[in-house]
Amino acid sequence: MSTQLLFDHPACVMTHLSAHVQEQLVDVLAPLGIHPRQFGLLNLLTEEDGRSQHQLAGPLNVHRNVMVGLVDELERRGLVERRRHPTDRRAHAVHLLPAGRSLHAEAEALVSGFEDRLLGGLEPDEAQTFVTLLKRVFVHAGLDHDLHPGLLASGAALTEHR
Amino acid sequence: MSTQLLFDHPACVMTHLSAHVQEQLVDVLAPLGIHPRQFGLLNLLTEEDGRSQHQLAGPLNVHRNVMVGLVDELERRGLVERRRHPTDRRAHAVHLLPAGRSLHAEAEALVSGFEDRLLGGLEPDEAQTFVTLLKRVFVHAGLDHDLHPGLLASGAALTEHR
DNA sequence: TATTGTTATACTCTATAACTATA
DNA sequence: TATAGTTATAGAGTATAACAATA
Repeated sequence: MSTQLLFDHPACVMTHLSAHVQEQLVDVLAPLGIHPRQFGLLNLLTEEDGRSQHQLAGPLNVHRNVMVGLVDELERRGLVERRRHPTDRRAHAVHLLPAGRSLHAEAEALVSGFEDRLLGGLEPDEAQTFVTLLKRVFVHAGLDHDLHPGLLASGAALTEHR
Repeated sequence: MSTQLLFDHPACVMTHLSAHVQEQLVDVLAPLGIHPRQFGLLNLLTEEDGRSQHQLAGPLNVHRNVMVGLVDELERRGLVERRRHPTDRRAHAVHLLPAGRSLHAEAEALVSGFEDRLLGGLEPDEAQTFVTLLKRVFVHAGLDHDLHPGLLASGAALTEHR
């Protein structure tokens, strides 16, 4: 088997698996006409409405100029809306519209279903353990900072790691 | 925290973590002048020398026309060599040269070191469990087939899943 | 002077399709 | 007819840099 040596490297296993997950997520969300990133955007707005595009860009791991296009399309489809930011007149407050909220619920169900199938080879307690450890690796890598690397240049306040 | 909802979706956690891992792998291998994919290629040749480019492309998850460039550069640097394939005159047998073998050993050490840091937030037995479960998810996703999706069109013999 | 959103430009990467030489 | 390798082309995606408005 040619996956023998690949298996020696968890980083490679993770990389290949993630490529597959991303492809599958695109397919899973295609019936709703949204990309995984746009699902992520709706997801963030469900959590807290009215954030600025810059605030949304970090957790999605995209640059702010990419965020423009993401919001553009969701706004064009009547799923979100740009409003005046209450405290910063440079920024736009992105708000979720009813259509966006309902489409997010559908997407949420589709993604959860996919994840169930993805982890379907594990026993429930094993899946639980896997997800818990995955999150801990995520946090240990410093990925809960929520700031796009391309925006670090001009001295954002980041805790150094390593 | 804006990572709250992201945490509801293992697929998203995995996707973001993998993006980080890929970036880090690029940096880790940069001192040796190779990309993660080229490390993967050397890795495969270490396992079994003389495979055709097509046979190598699958496990690396790249199309055969991308493989051309990968082999080109490694050959230019004297790390690998194209020889005549013993049984198929259309194919090239890619062989590892001594310089390639020694560079692979260095790369192997660097990658292993990175993986130790990556999983450094887990106890040894937890890391072991995580890697085991990761591999099982990988296998359950059917990723040990080793065939590039772009090559599936013309009816390659693949076991269907789902 | 720095930051938010925006736009334009260039660059990288990849997918598609052809072509040749074999099978 | 199908496949291995190669090449060229076009497209998608992304990074960089600039700009206006505001902090």
